[in-house]
Amino acid sequence: MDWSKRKATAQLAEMAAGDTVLLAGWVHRHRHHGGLVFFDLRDRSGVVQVVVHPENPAFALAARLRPEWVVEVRGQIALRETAAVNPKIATGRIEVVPSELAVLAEAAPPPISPSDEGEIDEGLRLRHRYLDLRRPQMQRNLEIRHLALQTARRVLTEQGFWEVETPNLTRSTPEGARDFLVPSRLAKGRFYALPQSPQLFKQLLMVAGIERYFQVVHCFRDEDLRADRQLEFVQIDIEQSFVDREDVIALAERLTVALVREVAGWEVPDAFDRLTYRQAMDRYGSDHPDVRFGMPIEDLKQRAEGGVVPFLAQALGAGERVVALNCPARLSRKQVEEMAERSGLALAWLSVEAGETKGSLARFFDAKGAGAWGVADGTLLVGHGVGDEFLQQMGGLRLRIARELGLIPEGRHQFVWVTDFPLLEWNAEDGRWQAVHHPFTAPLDEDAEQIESHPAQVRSKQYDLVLDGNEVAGGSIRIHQRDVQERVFARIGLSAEQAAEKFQFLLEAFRYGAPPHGGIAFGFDRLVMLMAGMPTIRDVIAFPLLSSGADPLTGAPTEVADDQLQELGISVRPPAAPGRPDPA
RNA sequence: GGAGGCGUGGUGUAGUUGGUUAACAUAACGCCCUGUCACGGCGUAGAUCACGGGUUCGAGUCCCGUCGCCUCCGCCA
Repeated sequence: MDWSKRKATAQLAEMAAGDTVLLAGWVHRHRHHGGLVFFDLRDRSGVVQVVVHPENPAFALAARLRPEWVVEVRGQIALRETAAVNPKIATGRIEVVPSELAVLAEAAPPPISPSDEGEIDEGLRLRHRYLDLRRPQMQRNLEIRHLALQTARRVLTEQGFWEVETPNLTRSTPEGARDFLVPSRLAKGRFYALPQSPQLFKQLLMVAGIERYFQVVHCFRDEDLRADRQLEFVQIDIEQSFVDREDVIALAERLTVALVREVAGWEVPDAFDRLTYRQAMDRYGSDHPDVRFGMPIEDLKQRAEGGVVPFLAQALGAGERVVALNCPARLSRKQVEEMAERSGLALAWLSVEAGETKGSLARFFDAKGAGAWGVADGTLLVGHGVGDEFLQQMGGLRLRIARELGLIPEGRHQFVWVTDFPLLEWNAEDGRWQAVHHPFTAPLDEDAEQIESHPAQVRSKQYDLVLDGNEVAGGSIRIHQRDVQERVFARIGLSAEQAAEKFQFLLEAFRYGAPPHGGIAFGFDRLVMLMAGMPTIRDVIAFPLLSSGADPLTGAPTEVADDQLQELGISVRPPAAPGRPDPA
């Protein structure tokens, strides 16, 4: 069979009546009128209608066709009569009259239909992913992913970056997420780890003088899955030498703008707005704020100081913050109580209806007084508490209200940088300081001297790129001075000996002339998800895992044969029976 | 580890305060149909209502437990 003449159905829209074409694809829908048969032939590019009249030798076979059969059609393009033109499909102006029709493969009735648009159970979709991926929406998603990959490679190559691959079988490192371990057969009892990111290798590449590196790289983190998190995910990983923060940000903007303009067709500015971590927390209660809508967290310190509401003045006196969300809609008591509970907040509230104040604060205010606190047609939701954790609860409330009231504009997309993250955070569970980003992140020059004296005050050269409330990229300028690196290690409780043992290869490399360097990594699946307008990254990954970590298509993860384990020197302890204590 | 939602023919759903033979759409099968494009018409078949236990004269419906899927919190340098 010579397929070289085969046309894609989408090409047919431009062809002239009478042209002979060879097509092949799947029967999408089949319409049998007794004396006349229509079927839609689907390939990757779209669909085209094939019409078979009773005098056509192919008629008997055409009448027998069923959905998802694979067929080959040789035939002529015919213009449809005006009344028969279908403006809803790209090839709706024409149809194909077959001179030859052949069935290349019959198909059993599919458990999920590629021609249906409705919701289907996700487990079933993944069980039959090859059918799910036949759906035009899923094919568009994979095409968007492909275009994004090619655009990223092109833009970075234009900017002088080399794509360098780094190993998947590497060493387990402390800090960060749980590692996936791979047992070594050659060295029984020892394990490789799959990389959580190529962080250390890309820094070594900078020491190696590569200067500009990128990689489309699979990363592995053994944590619980979410709509935007898989055990295995893809980063566009970038690192540059002889740069400071502004250089990396400018490069990331250049790449991001090219991606969303070319692939998604969005209109975005050449450079993005910025917030410091402090501003993001204070205004939005999040380090990845959705800035597509307003309703910022307002500080009520000045108003509450007046003592109009005694318990708020008391809270201030006790060193708490008093803040509010000015919700643009009048909420019922029930709504407020429900939102307060789901946000874990004790909320006071105030609204004005027909000149009467309503809500738990109503007794402290008349309508005029409420107006002075900013209450108009909506509801003022007041909370008080301490620290970023409290602000995050308010931020969660802000998002909940926005979703419920539909305040988030559809079809609008907004990037924002978050900078000046804290370098360190206190881990109460382990009773020690730990790196917010990773231990190689450089402190701001002006804050570095406080690493020992005021660790919580030290800001870092970390920057995160946020799109519509999703963290889509994050990076930092790295420490390239040995003494600073040692001070950070010491602060997070790694002695010189421990640091030497765990990161010896990096520290040793740094002895031989490390250039100043920094980089950024894009969460590629997430970015594609947002560009494709999908609710989960599973929709832009060809073969994702369920949120249980299982793959219903292959059955992974599975048990393995005893001799496989033996060869690796591994014995498996059976999981504890339900309701019984672990025998170990 | 925790919270919530869901689980009914192949698929997607309905099923009232517990009350005959579990309904509808679609897919499947058969017959009819010459301009449909989510084709249409008539008919046939297809469900131990996720699983286990309980309450009750009687459970798809109420209660308890288990499992699975989804979402969120924890977790994710």
